[in-house]
Amino acid sequence: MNITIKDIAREAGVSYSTVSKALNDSPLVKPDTKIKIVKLAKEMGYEPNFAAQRLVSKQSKTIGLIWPSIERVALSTLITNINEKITENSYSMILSINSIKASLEMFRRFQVDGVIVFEENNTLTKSELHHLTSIPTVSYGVPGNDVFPVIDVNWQQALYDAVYYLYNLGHRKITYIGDFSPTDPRQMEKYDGFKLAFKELNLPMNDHSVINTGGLDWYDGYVATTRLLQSSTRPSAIIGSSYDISSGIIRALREAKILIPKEVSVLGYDNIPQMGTLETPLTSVGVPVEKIASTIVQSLMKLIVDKESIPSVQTLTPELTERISCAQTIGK
Amino acid sequence: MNITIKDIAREAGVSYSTVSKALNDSPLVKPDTKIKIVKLAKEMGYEPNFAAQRLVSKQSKTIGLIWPSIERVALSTLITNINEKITENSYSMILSINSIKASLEMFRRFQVDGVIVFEENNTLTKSELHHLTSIPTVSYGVPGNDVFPVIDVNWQQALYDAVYYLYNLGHRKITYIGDFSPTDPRQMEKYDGFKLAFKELNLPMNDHSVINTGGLDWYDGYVATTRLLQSSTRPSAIIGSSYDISSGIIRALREAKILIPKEVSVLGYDNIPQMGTLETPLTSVGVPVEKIASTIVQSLMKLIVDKESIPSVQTLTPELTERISCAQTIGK
DNA sequence: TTGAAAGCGGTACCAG
DNA sequence: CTGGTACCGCTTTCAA
Repeated sequence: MNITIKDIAREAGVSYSTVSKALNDSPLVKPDTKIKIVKLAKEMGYEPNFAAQRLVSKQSKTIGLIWPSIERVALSTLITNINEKITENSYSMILSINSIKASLEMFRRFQVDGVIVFEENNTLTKSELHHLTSIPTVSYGVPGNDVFPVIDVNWQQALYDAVYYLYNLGHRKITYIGDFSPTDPRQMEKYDGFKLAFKELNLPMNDHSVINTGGLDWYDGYVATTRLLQSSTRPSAIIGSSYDISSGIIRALREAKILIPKEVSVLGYDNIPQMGTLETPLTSVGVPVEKIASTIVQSLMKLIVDKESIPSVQTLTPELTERISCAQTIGK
Repeated sequence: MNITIKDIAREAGVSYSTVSKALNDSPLVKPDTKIKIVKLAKEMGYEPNFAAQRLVSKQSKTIGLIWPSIERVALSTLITNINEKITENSYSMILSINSIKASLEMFRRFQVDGVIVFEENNTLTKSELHHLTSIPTVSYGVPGNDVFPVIDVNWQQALYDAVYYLYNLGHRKITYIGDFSPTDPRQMEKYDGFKLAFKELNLPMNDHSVINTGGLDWYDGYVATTRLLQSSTRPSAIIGSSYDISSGIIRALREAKILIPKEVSVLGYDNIPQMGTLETPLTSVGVPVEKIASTIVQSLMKLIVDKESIPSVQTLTPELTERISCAQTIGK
């Protein structure tokens, strides 16, 4: 049997409502008494009963994150970041790897104060919506769902900016290496941004402008680059569509003894700190994870306070972080 | 305001204790009434208040999993499996990616019925132990901690068995490619198993018997293999120390146009279903994840019922699963 | 400042 | 079988 405020009250010779107030740092209790009680509580090893607290206060100070597909690592950096932000807000985060529906049910039971959903192409059914009505939820991912607010990233602009940046450094032969499976709208958006910039800048699109890796792994970038290098024309700059692909690109370039950025500039999409710790610290575009994380968490916090407080879609603007992988070029 | 059993009681014209019984399928209530109440509850959209239930019943029917390092993917398959097993036992699983200590505190608040800890080289402090005394916990990982029961894997035997298996197929030139950072006791154990078998079988250890990749990634296996192939002597069989490294090995072999298993046999450590879906379905040794998962969950379930019911260390025996990557060889 | 008491939403025991 | 009722541990009026 755990020790309760009643035990403390008895020991301290006060009523248990006073103990409750003291422990909650209420101004309604004399400082002396407060100090005495708090001290005593600690001595006695008091631990508040959360269930009881929740029963009356209807708040759990925890938010639930639904992540149905842990096997996709890409998001773990973001999740780690979100966890930190949540902790800073003195909330706790619990994670569920079940289906959205099952997770939602569980979170409801736990009375979490808010939910973050990582969609992963999941379309929600009516019955899932039912639950959502009551509990503040935001989602990260593809917009177009009108159920709850979405935090989105302007992928198109990221690639658009990347091209302009390289162009301004004098690059004209730019190759974009990425995965363009039409199933992933984010990849398509990036591609669109690339094309748009090319068009505006009057750069010619040819066989070497874009390489479809057909995969998102390190190795896919590696192979694509190796093949690219065997062809007659070598680009002066390469853009990698993800962290993994970009590291494959670097690897291939290094093996071919091509200097970065002296001979070829490389720019990567994604804005995670790891970009800076690659063999060659990579100049990159993308919304910094840290920013995505704080936007998600802040939006949710607002939503918890006021249901109508945030817009249904927030699109974050990518930033370009210069490191050492891109340089001016003289050649056209 | 949510609807409660009292609302239902009023509506049904019975006392609310009867409603409680009916909803819990108690035999103490007449079937007719029970049916009526249950139906009514559903109509009214009744959802039990978990906090209230827990306050009195002291059970949450959920178990918490502490996974401080989501960035290491290796474990996600196992975690997915564990989650399934837990669900089968009609419990729920919540995950925390905080430090063991912070996670434990949170789980205590939620009154989870049990905890699973993935250690990751973490040594626990006294203050953490304090919490552990009360709540049933098992851990997966390195033994040698006397705080709570550990589910362990006999890594040594896995490699030992692997060598014998290949030996019996006629292989004499066997290379083990893996990461032998002395910081990871599991890797060292595997290495020991390999050496032991070599010794028993009187196989000569030389420069090509073991290759230290210095990393656990795909690419590390790839590079190591490529280098190995450039040397004069080619092994007749290669053992990869993990799923990722093994796939790197396969990749390198394929690129070098070496046929598996005709020219070189490959055997991988790890026993996850993905082994079978590699470019070349890999024969592998290891404890099947599914088995690790069920052992962990079952042990915890027992522990919840009876604190003293399970041994402090359970070492699981690896199994060898034959697929198509190993073949008989004639050469010595 | 402090204490008494009324719930929060259930469960479980006891009496009828 | 059904209803009454005493808690579970804590927060929060409301009086004193």
